[in-house]
Amino acid sequence: MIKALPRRGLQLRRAISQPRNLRSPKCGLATQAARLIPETETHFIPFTPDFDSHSCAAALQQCIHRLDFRKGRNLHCSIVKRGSGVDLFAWNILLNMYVQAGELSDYARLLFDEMPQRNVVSFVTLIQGCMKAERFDEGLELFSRLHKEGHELNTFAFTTILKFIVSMDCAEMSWCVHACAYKAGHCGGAFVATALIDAYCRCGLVDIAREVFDGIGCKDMVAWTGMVTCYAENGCFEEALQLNVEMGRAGLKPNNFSFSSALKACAGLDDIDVGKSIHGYALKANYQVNQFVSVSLLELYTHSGSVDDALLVFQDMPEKDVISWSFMIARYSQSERCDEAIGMFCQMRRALLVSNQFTFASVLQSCATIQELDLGRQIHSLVLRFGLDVDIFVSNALTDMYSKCGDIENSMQIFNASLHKNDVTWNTMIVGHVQFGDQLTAFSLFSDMIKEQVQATQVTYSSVLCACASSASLKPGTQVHSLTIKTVYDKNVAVCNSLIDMYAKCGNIKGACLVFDKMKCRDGVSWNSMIQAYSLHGLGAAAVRIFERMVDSGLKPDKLTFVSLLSACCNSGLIDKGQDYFDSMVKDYGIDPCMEHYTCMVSLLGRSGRLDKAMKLIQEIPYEPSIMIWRALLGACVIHNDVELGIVSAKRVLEMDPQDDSTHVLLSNIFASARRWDNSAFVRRNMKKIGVKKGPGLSWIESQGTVYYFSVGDASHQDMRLIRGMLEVLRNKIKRAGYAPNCSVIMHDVEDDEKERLLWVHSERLALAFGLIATPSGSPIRILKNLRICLDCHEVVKFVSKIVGREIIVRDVNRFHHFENGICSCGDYW
DNA sequence: CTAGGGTTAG
Repeated sequence: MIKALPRRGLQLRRAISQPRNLRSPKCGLATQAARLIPETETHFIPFTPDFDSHSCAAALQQCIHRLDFRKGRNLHCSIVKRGSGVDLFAWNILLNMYVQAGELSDYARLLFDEMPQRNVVSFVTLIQGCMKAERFDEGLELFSRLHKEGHELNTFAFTTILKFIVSMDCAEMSWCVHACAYKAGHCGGAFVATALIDAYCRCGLVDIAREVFDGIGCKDMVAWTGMVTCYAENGCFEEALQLNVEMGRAGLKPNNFSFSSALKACAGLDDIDVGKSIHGYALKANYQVNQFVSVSLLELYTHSGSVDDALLVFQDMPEKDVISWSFMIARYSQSERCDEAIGMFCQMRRALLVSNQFTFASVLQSCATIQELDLGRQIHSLVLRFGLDVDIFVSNALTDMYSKCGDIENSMQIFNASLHKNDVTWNTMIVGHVQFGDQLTAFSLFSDMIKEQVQATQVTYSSVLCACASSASLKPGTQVHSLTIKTVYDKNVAVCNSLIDMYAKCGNIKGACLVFDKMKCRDGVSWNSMIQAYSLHGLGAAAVRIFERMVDSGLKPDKLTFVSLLSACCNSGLIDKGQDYFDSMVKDYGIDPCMEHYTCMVSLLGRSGRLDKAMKLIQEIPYEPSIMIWRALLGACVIHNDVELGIVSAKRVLEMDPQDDSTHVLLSNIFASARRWDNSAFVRRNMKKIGVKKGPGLSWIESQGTVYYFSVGDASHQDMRLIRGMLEVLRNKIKRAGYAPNCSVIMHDVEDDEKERLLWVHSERLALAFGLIATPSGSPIRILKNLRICLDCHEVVKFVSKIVGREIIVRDVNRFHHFENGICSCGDYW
């Protein structure tokens, strides 16, 4: 025994009477241990003759068992006070007591250093402590010291160090431990081997894990389930199920661990039948299914079935914990069954279960989807009360919720306040601004993100490209495209799909085709985007060709494919083809027509002048026709001069949206064209009365990297004199070529001369004139307009395109018009 | 006296 002990005993007594000196480096461990116990409560276990190492060890063991660490420290004090010491056996238990106490890992270390002797148990115990306290370097050093000091490396040492390196996320290091264990001849033992399997599982070395498994002399249940789990966790689902069967053949009965892994494998294979049979087996064997198995079952049923199937399992669960509740809320949110998700959240709270970060993130997702700002705010305050706003998933969900609900200020505030930002944080904020229509902020966030060295992902590029798509200029889009090439994201399917969309919406259909043609693999969205791109540009035949190629490649067209295809047929006047595809969609593909499909068909039939058929189709719609459908019919009525039906459809639109300025204007025009001046005037007076104003017509055009915009009658441009001159030249030239102004588009009650003057200050004409002056001759002119192009401007641009011999591309609110040599791609219908 | 398998959901 050590001589120093009595001195320490004295020191201890002094320390108790003089607590201020406790931090002095001279203080030993026992002193510091005593300090943790309030002075008044300090008492010593009385020294009795039978208080030997054995009873001391037993008493300490009891303290650990009961988690009564205060009593344990008192015992420690008594040992020190008695002075005669205890054996290594008791020291190790004392060490374990400090390790188990967790927060006292410093004391464990001090005790370890002051112990009279140490054996492998002492080392293993302290390594455990280091693992708990995440003192990884110290733990590794202890292991190598254990080795160097010549202690025997037993199975405990190996299993402990293996778990240790797994917990420090360095499972690759199991190579070294494996070699060491092999030398010591421990690899055939189930304990060490299973720990090795687990370590190799974590770093994905499934084959090596299997080799270890095969080398086990006597495989127990834990080894079998360890290997099954290893397969299931690494996506080798078939192997997992196979091994699960072999385990049964070896005479071992499944347990909750093997059930859980086998079910995970079934979910991975989307094999609901095998999954159900395992579920049935567990039920038949009357197995007390635990939380882990239950969650695996929920996973299985949502993976290969529906949330409703999972709900049945959920309702049967005897004890629902926060994880299973959160799971259900998450799946309802993901299936966009938001009301049910929110309902479950309320039920969960009524059941007095405490929500955690998973619960909040999921329910906030639902609030975002259905734009429930009030509920979102309430949940936000709950989050704050729980202190969970620091969780990155929760703060991201809050950012998303506020931005999806249109409260971009609060969204930004959460974003700015979040201490830890990841790629999702930035993407959420970028998407928020794109949806809000603020492309410039979206771009600047994107550049900030790159400055902060956060890796842009496919989501980042897709959403930034979405912002580019609604920009007036092609330039940002091509810049982002080159960035994707640099980062190899141009090989990513989702990014390519966004590139197609961007090029199409920016008027560069050739760019869209190029991206599509270069793609090595395409998904359904790629084909849909390309069909949509052609539709947007009025290239119906090309859209049809792409659709046929899609079908030939074996991909199944979906709802959206047909929306794009039908709109392409409509935009290009392919009336019979459109009708055929609509019928085929229902008959051959079993797709129930949705509102968008009906809208295309009404537009298509209307365009061909079959207004009665269009009206008949509307009456056949099994639900309430949407405002879009009535707008489509109204558009057709205007073109075919059907006054009565036009009035009916305009009134329907205005019932649903009384503030719709363009419909008021169309209605007034219809009356005017039927020479019902009184009605026409009434509509215009009514517009004034209810405060509806025709939105200002704006046109954008880019020249040398700058975007210029023009409003109606705009005279603010610095080159206005040149523009006026150019307009005058154009006017004279096209008049000679046969252009006659169509003054019916001017609603004001003025003379025809004045009407013609008003026509010539339309924003698209100003932009066109400026484009002819400012862009190199022969290059295409791209103009963007916020409203539909007016009938007369459409005529003018047709003439101009022929006279100047240039391609003119106008994107209005609905589609593109490609003017070339006096013809427009829309075939004069839009 | 010390050690091995699932910590799931967003």
